[in-house]
Amino acid sequence: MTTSVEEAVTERAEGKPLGKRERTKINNREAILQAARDVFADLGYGATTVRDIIRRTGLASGTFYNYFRSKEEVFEALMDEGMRRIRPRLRAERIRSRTFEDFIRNALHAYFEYLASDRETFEVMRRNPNTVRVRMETAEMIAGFEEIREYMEEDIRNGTLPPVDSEYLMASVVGLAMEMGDRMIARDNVDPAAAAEFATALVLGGFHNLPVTGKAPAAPGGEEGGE
Amino acid sequence: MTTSVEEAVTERAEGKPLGKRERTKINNREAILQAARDVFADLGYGATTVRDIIRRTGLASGTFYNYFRSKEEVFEALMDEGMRRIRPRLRAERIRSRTFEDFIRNALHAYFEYLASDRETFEVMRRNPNTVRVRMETAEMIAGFEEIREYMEEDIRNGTLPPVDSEYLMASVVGLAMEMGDRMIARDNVDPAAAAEFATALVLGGFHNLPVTGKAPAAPGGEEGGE
DNA sequence: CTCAAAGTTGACGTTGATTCACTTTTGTCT
DNA sequence: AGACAAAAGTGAATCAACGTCAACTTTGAG
Repeated sequence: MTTSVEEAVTERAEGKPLGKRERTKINNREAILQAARDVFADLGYGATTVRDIIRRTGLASGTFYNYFRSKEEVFEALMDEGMRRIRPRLRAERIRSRTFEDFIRNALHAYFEYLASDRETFEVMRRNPNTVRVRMETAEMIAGFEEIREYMEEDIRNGTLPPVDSEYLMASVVGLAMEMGDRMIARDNVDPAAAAEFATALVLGGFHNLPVTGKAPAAPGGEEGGE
Repeated sequence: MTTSVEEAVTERAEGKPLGKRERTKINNREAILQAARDVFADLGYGATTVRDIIRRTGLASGTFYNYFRSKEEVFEALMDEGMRRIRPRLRAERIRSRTFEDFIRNALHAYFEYLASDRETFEVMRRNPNTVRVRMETAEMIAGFEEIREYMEEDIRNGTLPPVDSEYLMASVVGLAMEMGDRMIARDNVDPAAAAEFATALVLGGFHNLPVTGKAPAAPGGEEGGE
């Protein structure tokens, strides 16, 4: 028994029995990615070494390099994977949305739902003070953002959206969603629906339409009753 | 002549002549920070080594460690410096702003102006594909964000702002501003006023009030006049 | 059962991080 | 000015992690 981190994947795609060699390859790759998720979350991206990752898999150090060229490439793979999962959802929302408003609402819902479901991956960007938060502009990421922007341009062309600066609009929505997403997953009660509501209201209607929290914060001194 | 990277700073604070020792210390520290800015921008944060940084200063490798414990700490210092420059401006805007709307508008202006003026520091987060973008949650950063949030809470208490989720609101504005800021400094013509307008309109009024770009993108087929 | 190809392994040469004994510079006190 | 102690700088030496590669094991095909 050399190694391999046997686990699931006895599967077969379209009837192909899928030989042991290929199974192992898939499993090893997945094991490395999973280990990387764990270690990144534990130590932070900057502090983790390739060997920290590979150690958790039981594989030999050299094997790592059969799968990835570096720690960065693993990270890239993780980001890409995330993006590849979310893009179809956004595309689906795009299709079933009739208006720009609809699309924004649905897309934000999809995004926050996804984030909540795959929380683990995104804990890479920890909240620990003095930890570097990383983000990688992978090809898949850029394409994903551009796709969103493209939708906006379309809406501008068909008149659903006034001719605004689509790059800024895309960046705004993306930045807002990502930063809110970070906060969301840091909370004890992750509530993607609430986050999506909030973001949607802000983007679509300005802060006047934001959902109001239950408790108005305790009035400091003893002011007028107000409202 | 051992070293020192003599440059400016012959200054004196409040009459104190400021001995050579202290001057050198300040200059060396500044030289390291400046070198770091350069190297980070050139190679990207991940790829730069402590030696790349120190090499550009002419100082000995050991000297680096008299000033910083690691590359991360240098980065932290850069981020902190940026935050320490921007915070007083935000505070000033806060004071002269009468309403929440005013504050948002003024604060966003201040932020984008600052970013444009200190472009160099923020090029750390390059746009090169497959480069890791970094951001650090330093104490100063967190405090800065919390301060903004605190302002929002105040406005909620005094009724200028409805009782919304202040963490999310702060995160939204911060995320939106940072992401837009990245795009802004990547453009050929950096126009902080325009960026601030855009962001302000989005935050305060929803997308309906966004400034409209000059050219409406070419109508695809040959639609009706619309509007 | 046999063999070649694919894949794994871990020891090894490199590179960069970090330490530290030693040197130089600076400020202070006669 | 001269002497001395503290502060800061220096770079060789040590150490950790990287990435490679020759040798070894497993797999799949005949």
